[in-house]
Amino acid sequence: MEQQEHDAERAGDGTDVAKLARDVERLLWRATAAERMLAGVLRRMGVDQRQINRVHAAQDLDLAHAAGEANVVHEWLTGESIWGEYEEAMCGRYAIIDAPSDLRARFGTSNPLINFDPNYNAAPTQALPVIRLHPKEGTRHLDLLQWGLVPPWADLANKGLQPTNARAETLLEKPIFTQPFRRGQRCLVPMNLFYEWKKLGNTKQPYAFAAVDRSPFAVAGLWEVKKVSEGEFLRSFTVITGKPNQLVQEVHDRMPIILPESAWATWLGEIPNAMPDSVLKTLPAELMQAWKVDAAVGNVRNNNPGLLDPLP
DNA sequence: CCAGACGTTGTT
DNA sequence: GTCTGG
DNA sequence: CCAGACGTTGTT
DNA sequence: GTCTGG
Repeated sequence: MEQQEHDAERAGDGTDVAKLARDVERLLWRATAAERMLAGVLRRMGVDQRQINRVHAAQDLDLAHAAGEANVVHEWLTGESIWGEYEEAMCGRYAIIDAPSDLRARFGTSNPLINFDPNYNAAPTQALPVIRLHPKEGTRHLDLLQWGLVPPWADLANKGLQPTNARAETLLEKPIFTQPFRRGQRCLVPMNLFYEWKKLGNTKQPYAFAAVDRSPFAVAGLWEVKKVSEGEFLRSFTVITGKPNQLVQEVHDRMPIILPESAWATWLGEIPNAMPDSVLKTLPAELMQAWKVDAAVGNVRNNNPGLLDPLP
């Protein structure tokens, strides 16, 4: 939308433009809240999400669309979008190909080795290796956890929130993250590289981002455990994202928070009185390399070393 | 106080 | 569990 | 993150 | 467009 001047407080017919803009904004949020409320009620009644969408359509309750129209009006009146500026992309796919014994050596874990295959296309919902501090033994453990944070109070039947990412900037403000953060349920997520997709008109071009020496990154994460039944627990994790460095910025507006080795102990909680959130900083671009990869990585069923081959 | 939500990204 | 909105 | 699916009745 | 599954 073109930038416009909005110096005039009143239109020619005496309309209070600022008041009109406030009214539009208030109505927009009420409409959005009403839609969410209705959807929430139906969901709790056990109605399938697709049916909920059909109810919205059948009852002309396409309030999201109405909100979009309202925002157009709001932008015209004030020159600003109610939703503000949006940012692009996150961290939703990576590769972890080091053998379990290599990860144990690199991160100094001491629990019995588990077995897992090299994963060239790690995606949300998969069981993936993370490093945690065992609270009683005080030692580091390497375990497989499910990607997508499932808090203990989650309603599994309703498939609630399972965020794959947490924004570093707002980590301590979000109820779903404050609990694991404060309880020291912080972890390192090893990645040999992560993928980001660059939008090019109608197409997308995936890129790989790795350390200069291709050794695994330690990405900051949080983990949770939920009791599913007697003796059965669901352990899960989420990846923390932050601002991109100059290298990643060419492709996307977010990147995972990669911790230098000097920050591992602080993040894991091995150092008393250290401030874990103080280590959540963007890794400098000089420590990373990037290259184009084949679009085949988009399909999670593709999982082979060829996905890492550089494209010209 | 209770009820209800709790996240990310990407789009209008 | 814990925070926000009413 | 992307790929792939996306119904059927009866209806204010 | 929007949701689910991987």
